Amino acid sequence: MAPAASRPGVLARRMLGVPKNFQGNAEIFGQGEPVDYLYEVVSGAVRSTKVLSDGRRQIGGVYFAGDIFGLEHGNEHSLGAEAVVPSTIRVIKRRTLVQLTADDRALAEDLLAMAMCQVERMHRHELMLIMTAQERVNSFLTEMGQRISIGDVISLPMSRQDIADHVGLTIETVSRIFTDLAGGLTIRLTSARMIVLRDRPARERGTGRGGLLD
Amino acid sequence: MAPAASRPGVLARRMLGVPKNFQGNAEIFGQGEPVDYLYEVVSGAVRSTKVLSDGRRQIGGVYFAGDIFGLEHGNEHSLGAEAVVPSTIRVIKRRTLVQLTADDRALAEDLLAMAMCQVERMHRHELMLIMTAQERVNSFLTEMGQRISIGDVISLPMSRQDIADHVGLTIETVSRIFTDLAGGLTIRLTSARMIVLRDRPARERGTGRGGLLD
DNA sequence: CGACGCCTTGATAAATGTCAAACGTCGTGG
DNA sequence: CCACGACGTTTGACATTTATCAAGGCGTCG
Repeated sequence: MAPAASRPGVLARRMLGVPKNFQGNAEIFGQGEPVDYLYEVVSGAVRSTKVLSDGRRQIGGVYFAGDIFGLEHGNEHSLGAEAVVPSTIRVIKRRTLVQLTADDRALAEDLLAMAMCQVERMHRHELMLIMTAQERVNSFLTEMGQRISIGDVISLPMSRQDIADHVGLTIETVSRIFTDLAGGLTIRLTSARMIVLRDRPARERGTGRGGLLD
Repeated sequence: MAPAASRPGVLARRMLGVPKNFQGNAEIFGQGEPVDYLYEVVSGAVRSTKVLSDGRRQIGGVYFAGDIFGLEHGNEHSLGAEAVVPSTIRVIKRRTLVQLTADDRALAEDLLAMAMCQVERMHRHELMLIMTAQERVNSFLTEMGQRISIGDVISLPMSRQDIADHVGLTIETVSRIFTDLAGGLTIRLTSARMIVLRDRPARERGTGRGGLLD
């Protein structure tokens, strides 16, 4: 339902920051780098990643048009960020933005709201991570359905590996659950990255967030 | 190393909010209730919980003296909060606090910093949730070691069930890992809730966050 | 002393990860 | 236009981890 393209964010609406282009898989900032800028997706898709010394990778979040990322407390990024596909990103100096909030109270409130939005998204992510494999994949699909579907069709920008690292499973488990869901008529797989959502009620039942207590 | 008691937080330092007492296991606010107040632990311990309709429970975070909780974006609490042990909590109206930020720029910045602190804590929690059972329990102990140990001794306020729900495991698995760690000389269990940290290097190796890429 | 709550331990089942191979698709070059 | 190769995805057999079910121990408080 949500429009996939051109959803201006807090920065774009105010014409803040400068748009920059990145190729697919290009690094936007690396983990451990100083936190000097704030970023907003104009078009494309971005993943935030953390790589452990043994090679395990976590994808903390995926960001689409209008989403803010790079907001952190410390002086160093604990997660890096990479473009998933060719993307345009608005970049603004953190200090500049903070200075602007002195005059612009609405901007200050938007900033706090964004931080809390981030907290909320992370709550959902955390919740997903304690659920079963089926529920995790279902949650992922439901979230993508809300964020980037056109009608009932989701065009996934990311690989199975990206999904696996986001939901905390292996690529094989994710793949198996996709085929299970397709067999059960919950989704239809036009191709590996083209997904048609079919039975929304069934899928939402499968997210483990039943009724009242969601 | 960290002092367990009397670590005044943002509200206490400014004498904001009114202190209120809660018994152990008393509800401070329920999930689904409107977000009208902000809370700060003066003494004791608080857990934020989410209960799913099928009875599964997640403990999103545990809060000790000086910690803020109850900060959310939406109008309803997506997680509830309960005192773990008898606790004193400062309570302040959210609106009041927001109004105060108009005059007090430092307060506004503290508020944003707290939100980002929360984001950081959640990042660590998320990361923990994709690791193995051993690593999760090790991470938990290391975090408690940093936050509430006196010397090398941790006095846990919460039950095994609370720990299990926080790290996304069953109570049995948590218990087994505790005894394994005690057998391996990483910790010593004076009693079920009295833990002496022994081999810090070994434990930190066991958190899965090796070297550079932490 | 007894009962209750919490914690531990054991046996077994279920879920997920690992390793290996086959399959498809897409772009390149013959 | 077709063949080939690279890469991502799917599938299968098997190993490992963790959950489940059940029982027993331990400490505390009446």
